[in-house]
Amino acid sequence: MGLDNVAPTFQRDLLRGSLDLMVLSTIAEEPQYGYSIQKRIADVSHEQVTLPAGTLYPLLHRLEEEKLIRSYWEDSTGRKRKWYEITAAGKKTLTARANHWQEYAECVWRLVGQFSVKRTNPTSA
Amino acid sequence: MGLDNVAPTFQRDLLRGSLDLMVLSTIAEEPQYGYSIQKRIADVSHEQVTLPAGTLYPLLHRLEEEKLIRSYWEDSTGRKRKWYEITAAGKKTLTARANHWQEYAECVWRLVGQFSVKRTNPTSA
DNA sequence: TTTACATAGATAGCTCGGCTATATATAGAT
DNA sequence: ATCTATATATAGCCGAGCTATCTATGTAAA
Repeated sequence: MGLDNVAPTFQRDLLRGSLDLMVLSTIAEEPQYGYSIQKRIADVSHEQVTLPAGTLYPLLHRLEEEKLIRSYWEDSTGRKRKWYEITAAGKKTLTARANHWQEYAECVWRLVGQFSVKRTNPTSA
Repeated sequence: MGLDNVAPTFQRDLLRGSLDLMVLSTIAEEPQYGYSIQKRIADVSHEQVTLPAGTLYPLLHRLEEEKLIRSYWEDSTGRKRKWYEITAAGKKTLTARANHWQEYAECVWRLVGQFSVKRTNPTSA
């Protein structure tokens, strides 16, 4: 498939403030390695968010440095992969940031929603 | 009240990709001057988004340079104010970007929503 | 078998927007 | 007079996502 160097459909600015959240929640579901995160997010977003490797790997290193995730190398499956799992601090941060993001999204929606074609709020059940 | 130099509650990164949209939609409702936009957004967000002047004014200049808004000085009301109104191109961009933002927010919600305390989607009616 | 592609990870350096800090000016209240 | 809120502006900092580039291997088609 080759997701490398594919420019994302969505502006890079949209990712700021929410990309770390998406990556963190993906890892929280179950341990992941970089490439699997890349594919999972592309899948969930219907190929709208296709992370370049130059975005993803530095981000993972940052999250690890912040102790929100931890890593271990695994090569028993043939391929050498660097697996990431979420830490206790990561789970705590994830919940806080998820609520934070939702509050912010609601605020944006209050102003912007009336100019959207489909008037359904993306963060209501 | 004095909103200047008040650090915003929400991370600055969240604003990237959506702040221009909020400002544009505020001006689209009715013509505004800088300070009134600052207060309107603070109001709608319940003081969660308090834009520093150093953020707002350069942004307005950018939007004007992109021909999405236009300005005129008005001082008949005593105070000298620079009013902004949205252009035809601005309306078009606003609609497109509003839909774009909603799609993105729904994508984030799909991943992150399960970790939010209140499970209501912020972009559903 | 060698060519191609998907898989898998890494980093130097650029870009650009929100922020801090600072500056200017005036109306109205104390 | 002094203070506060109103009103606008810009130089320069900072940091995250991106481009470009590099390395390496499993698998399958040519």
